[in-house]
Amino acid sequence: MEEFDFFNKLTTDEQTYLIENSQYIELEQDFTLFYQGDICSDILLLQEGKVRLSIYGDVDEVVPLYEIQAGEQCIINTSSAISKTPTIATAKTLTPIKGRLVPSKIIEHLMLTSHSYQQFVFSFFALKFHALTTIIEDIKFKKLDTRILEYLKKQNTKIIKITHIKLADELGTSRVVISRVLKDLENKNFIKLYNRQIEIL
Amino acid sequence: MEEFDFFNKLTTDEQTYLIENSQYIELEQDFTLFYQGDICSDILLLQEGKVRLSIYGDVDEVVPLYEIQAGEQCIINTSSAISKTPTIATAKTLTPIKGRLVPSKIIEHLMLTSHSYQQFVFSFFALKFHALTTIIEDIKFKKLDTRILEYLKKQNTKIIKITHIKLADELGTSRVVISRVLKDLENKNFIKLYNRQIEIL
DNA sequence: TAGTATTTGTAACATATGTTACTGACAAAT
DNA sequence: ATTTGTCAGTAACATATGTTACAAATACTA
Repeated sequence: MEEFDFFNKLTTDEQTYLIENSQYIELEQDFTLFYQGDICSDILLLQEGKVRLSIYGDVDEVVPLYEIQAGEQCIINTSSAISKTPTIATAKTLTPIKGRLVPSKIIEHLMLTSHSYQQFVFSFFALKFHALTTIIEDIKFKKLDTRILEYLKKQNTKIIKITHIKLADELGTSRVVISRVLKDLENKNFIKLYNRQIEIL
Repeated sequence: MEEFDFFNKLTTDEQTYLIENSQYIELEQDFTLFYQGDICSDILLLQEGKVRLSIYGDVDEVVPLYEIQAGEQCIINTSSAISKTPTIATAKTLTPIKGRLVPSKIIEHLMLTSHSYQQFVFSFFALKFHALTTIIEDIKFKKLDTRILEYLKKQNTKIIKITHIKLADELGTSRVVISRVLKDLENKNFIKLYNRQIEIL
């Protein structure tokens, strides 16, 4: 549990309390931790792997919200578990994961006793809150081309290895649309397309 | 300050600490408390009136995020002030308001010492977090007609007194579009339109 | 190497939303 | 009652995104 900043700041008593009252789990890729609408009884402290939170629409429309990494805790999960309200998104493992499942009661207790833990949770709330408003801005104001370019530039390599389908997945749209916009960007000399690869110019 | 749940739960010392280290203010309608991008140094505890948070795009596009009422504290404001990051939205008074401006240092101190205050802030985070994801769902999945109907039904009267311009404002779109969709809804017998009034059937 | 699966390109079309421009209806004020 | 300003209706058009369907190119595998 050393991947969690707050954990190292807990007293030894609190540490053992947390460990003894939680359960170690490993899950395969593409496992759904909870569906939107569920009321979570446990909170996952992620020790290894990645989990993605997404909102699903009626059909097969998806809005990817954000991902959580090792050393993080999902606040949608937390907020649902603590306030006993339905989750607003679905959590799915992007990779195999390892972590600890902590019952909400234990978390609540920790929130009341540990300042470092409070800080930890609070900082995540602020962070993900920011992520959400960014998504709103993206969806409402930005067009797909700039969103694609931004996504590509965020990868910090000139050549990004990704298929159009995956890109569509990441940005919550369809493959055909991505292909079209990518072709457009290539014609405008922003990028160059290869099979399974995109080069930024 | 009795409109704030947490305030009543503070010790007398904490109460006077908060009062003495904050400043009472009154502001007129349509006053901008902060623009997106600002880093807030103070946090507003709203005692009277309404404030709306919105994201502004390049031109004059707007996404209204949510409103805060008396007895509430804006968490975009809070999160910016505490983590020294730029705000992601603009706050504007919808009505004349009264409240207290608290320097972020005082708030930070309060967060560390008062459980009730922590609870208060957390609950708002969870609440507004939910509001944001609802907005994402709305924008991405729902069409204007259902969004309009939902807005109207939320008013809890059969006859809603509102102009098309105001409705457009509330939903972050343009008047012409609203008029068109409203007419559509009227033809489908969901509503009946009058001048400055809409009746739900 | 041949065959299969995956990936990409593209055309044709549907649709929701947004813009501009104009007209007529209504309300408020003088 | 006339004027003035606000509000609502509507047409014509632009545009971004999404869908279906199919063909071509590339990668993988037996």
